[in-house]
Amino acid sequence: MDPKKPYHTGDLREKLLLAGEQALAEIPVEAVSLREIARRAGVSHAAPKHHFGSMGDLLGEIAARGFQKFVETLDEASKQTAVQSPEGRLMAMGWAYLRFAEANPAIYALMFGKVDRMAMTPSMVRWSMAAWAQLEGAVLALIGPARAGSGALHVWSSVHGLSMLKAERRVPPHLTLHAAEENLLRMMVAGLSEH
Amino acid sequence: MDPKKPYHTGDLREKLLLAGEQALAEIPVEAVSLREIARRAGVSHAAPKHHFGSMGDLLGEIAARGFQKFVETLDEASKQTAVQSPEGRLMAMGWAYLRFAEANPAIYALMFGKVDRMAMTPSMVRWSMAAWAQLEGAVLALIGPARAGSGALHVWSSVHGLSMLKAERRVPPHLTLHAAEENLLRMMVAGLSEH
DNA sequence: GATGTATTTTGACGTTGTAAAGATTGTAGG
DNA sequence: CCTACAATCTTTACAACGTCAAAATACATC
Repeated sequence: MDPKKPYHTGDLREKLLLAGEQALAEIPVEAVSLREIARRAGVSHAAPKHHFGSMGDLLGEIAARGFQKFVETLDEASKQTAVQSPEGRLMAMGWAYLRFAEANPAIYALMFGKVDRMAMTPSMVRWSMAAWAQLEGAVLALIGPARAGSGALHVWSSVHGLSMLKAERRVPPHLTLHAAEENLLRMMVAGLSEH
Repeated sequence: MDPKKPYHTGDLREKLLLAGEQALAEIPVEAVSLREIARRAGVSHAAPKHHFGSMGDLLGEIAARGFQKFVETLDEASKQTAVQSPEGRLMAMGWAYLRFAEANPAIYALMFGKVDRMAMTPSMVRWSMAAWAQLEGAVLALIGPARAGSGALHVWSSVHGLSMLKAERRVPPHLTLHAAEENLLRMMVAGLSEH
């Protein structure tokens, strides 16, 4: 009955998404092609067409799943930290953010549009908005609703900017990264609390 | 005598760089190809090979020129502002940074590696280091040499992150951007001054 | 079991970046 | 002057890409 039941290979759609994620984790982004993903899934190069209208849609869906995992990760981080002050939660989330971007560089790049072949899938938009709401909530708990918007933008810009600079190897090598990251998160929260 | 004198078309190297910059300004980044640039320069698609080993080198050189202009722009901004306090200079530079990224989205994307076809040309590395030194100097004037490194990283992460979020249309539409940008720069400087 | 629909393959098209070989143009030496 | 020579550009070719259309295959339902 379920229209998504396996016909030939058994849920090729899911298999393609997994193959894509695997490819993004294993080979350089510019080498990830539609045909390469199809190859890894063991199907012909045109098979994805029926499940994803274009390559952009496939990558968009992978980005959506990335955002989903991203939201879960930050949620856990904000809960399991020992310090439960708004500042502590924000620091923990910022730290988790940096670790996520570091651990999943290709998918992170996809999520934030570094790879221009990605399309803004509906679920991609939905999950990215969920991520924003999550962050804005944490900021709101610290500085109240009036400035929550620009405060969240400030936080996001900082951690996103640092993640990109790191991924692109633009951080000067004379900096000890671990310490600089801690300092950065501290300055970020300090700037938030100012008024 | 000069080995760079025009042979056929008259300094094709420069013409290709200009055609590339023009293309980046006029058409979407993913549509900018080596062949398109050659087309605009009025030469065959293989002509660039003699002046640039690969497409990455061409784009890298364009990025280098972008950094050069970028450094000049920020230098002017830091000088001509009425307020000459370290805070004022930093705010002015931050504002100029955001305006530059906004006015030259494609070249800015190239400069910071969003376009993965770009190569780290020697002059590209040189000029990007000049930009970093410029920023670190401005931060040092405010908080001293001990924390200048991580302070500069904080500043750069903020403005770069915001520029990327804006370029990728990831800033929630309910925010009034102009005000949010001013707030962000203020929080950024405030966070810097904290200790 | 036949029919129809969903899925996948095959083949083709126009595009890309790069490499090699040929043609063209300017420079220098006799 | 004009003959080599080297630098520059064009032509041609190749493998790979994303997408499309038509053919082939496998499943579900009647």
